[in-house]
Amino acid sequence: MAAARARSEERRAEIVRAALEVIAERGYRGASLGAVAERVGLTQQGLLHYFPTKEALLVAVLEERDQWDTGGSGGREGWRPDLLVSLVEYNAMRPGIVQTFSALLGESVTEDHPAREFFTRRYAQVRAEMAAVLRAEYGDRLPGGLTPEQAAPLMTAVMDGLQYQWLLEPDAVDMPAAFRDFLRLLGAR
Amino acid sequence: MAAARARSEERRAEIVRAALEVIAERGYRGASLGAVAERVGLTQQGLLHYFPTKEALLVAVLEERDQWDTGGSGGREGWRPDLLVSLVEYNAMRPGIVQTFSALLGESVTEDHPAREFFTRRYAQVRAEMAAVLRAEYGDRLPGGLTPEQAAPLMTAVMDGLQYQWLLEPDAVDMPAAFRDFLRLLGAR
DNA sequence: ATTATCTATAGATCTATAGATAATGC
DNA sequence: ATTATCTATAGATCTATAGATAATGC
Repeated sequence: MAAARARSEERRAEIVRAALEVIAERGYRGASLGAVAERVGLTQQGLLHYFPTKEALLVAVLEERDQWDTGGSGGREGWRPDLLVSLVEYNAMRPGIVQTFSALLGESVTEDHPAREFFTRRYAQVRAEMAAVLRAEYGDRLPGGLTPEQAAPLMTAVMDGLQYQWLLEPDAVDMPAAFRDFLRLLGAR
Repeated sequence: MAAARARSEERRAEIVRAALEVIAERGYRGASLGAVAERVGLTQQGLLHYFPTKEALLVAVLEERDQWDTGGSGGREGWRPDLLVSLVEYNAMRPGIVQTFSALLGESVTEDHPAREFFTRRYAQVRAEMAAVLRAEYGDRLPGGLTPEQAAPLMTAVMDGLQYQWLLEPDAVDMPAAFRDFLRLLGAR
C-alpha cells in the first residue's frame, strides 16, 4: 500500500507538470484536460481519476507554485534584497514557469476566475513580505526616501511587469539587470 | 450612402465597445461572439456581418486602444512625467478598460495568441517613448542615477504591475500614489 | 478490495458558412 | 443594388458521468 501510494503520488506530480506546460501554452481557459492527459499518456477520463475536475487540477498547480517560491519553507521573511536578485535570475532561466504564472495572473483578473482569490491573497502576502525584507535591511525609511510599505508594491510591480516585457521579447529586456537597477534606486541616497 | 456608412460605423463602434466589456469579463479566449452579439441585440451570425471572424473583432479592439492611449495623435513624444501621472489617475477611474487590456496582455504571452505581436510591438514603442520623455525632462542621466534607457522598462513595468495588484484588490493599492512614489525615486538625487 | 484506466456518451458550447428575407439608398 | 439581419446547420471541441475491465496489494 505504501508503494501504491507512492506511485499514485508520482502520477499526480507528472500530471501537474504537464498541466503547467499546457497552461503556459494556452492559459487555463484554453488548456483542455485532453491535452494534459495526452502529455502523460492517459485518456482525458483517465486523468479525471486523479483530479476529479479541471478546477481541482488548477488548485494543485497553484499549490505547487506556493511551495516552489517559498522554497518549501515558511515564506520570504528571512530574505534579503540580494536573494531577490537571485530569484529574478532564477526566473530568467525558466521561461516556462514564468509564462504559466504570468498567463494565470492575467486571466485571474477576469470574472469568476478560479485563481482570482489565490492571487489576491498571494499579492497581499507578497507585499507584506517585501516590506519586511526592506525594513530588515533599511529600517523605517529607505535611503531613496520611501517607506518599506511604499516600496513593497512597487517592487512587486517591477518584478511582474518586467516578466511580461521579457516574455514578449526576451532579447529586449535584461530582467535581472533591470531589477538590480531598481534596487539601486531604492537603496541610493 | 453617406448616412448608411455613418450608421454602419456606429454599429461597428457599438460592437467594439461590447467586445471590450466581454473581454474584460472573460478574456479573449473566453469571450464568445454570441455574448458580444447579445449585448448589442444581434445574433452571433448578425455580428459576423460586421466582423467576419473573431480575430477581426479583436484587431478592431486593439486598434481602438492604440487610438485611445495615444490620444488620437502621434504618440507620447510630447509628454512629460506629470502627464504620465494623469494617465495613471485616468486609468484608476476606468477599471473596465484596464481589466480588458490586463487580461489581453496576460493571454498574449501564450502561444499563437493573436494579440501577441501587437503587444510585442507596442511595448518596444512604449519603452522608446518613455525613454524619450525622461530624456527630455532630465537629459542623459536621471537624478536617481539611471539612464533613460534603464528607467524606461522599469517605468513600464511599474505601470502594468500596479494595475494587476489594483485590479485584484483596489482598496489595497493606491495606484496613482504608488506611481508618484516611483517618479519621485527616479527624480530624487 | 482497491486502484488505475478505458470505452461510450450526454449535454454544452463555439466559430463559421450558406442562403433566405427584409430594409435602405440611388 | 447594397446592406443588415435572420434561420439552419456543419463540424469541432470540451467537461463530466456511468460503468466495464484489468492490475495490484492484502
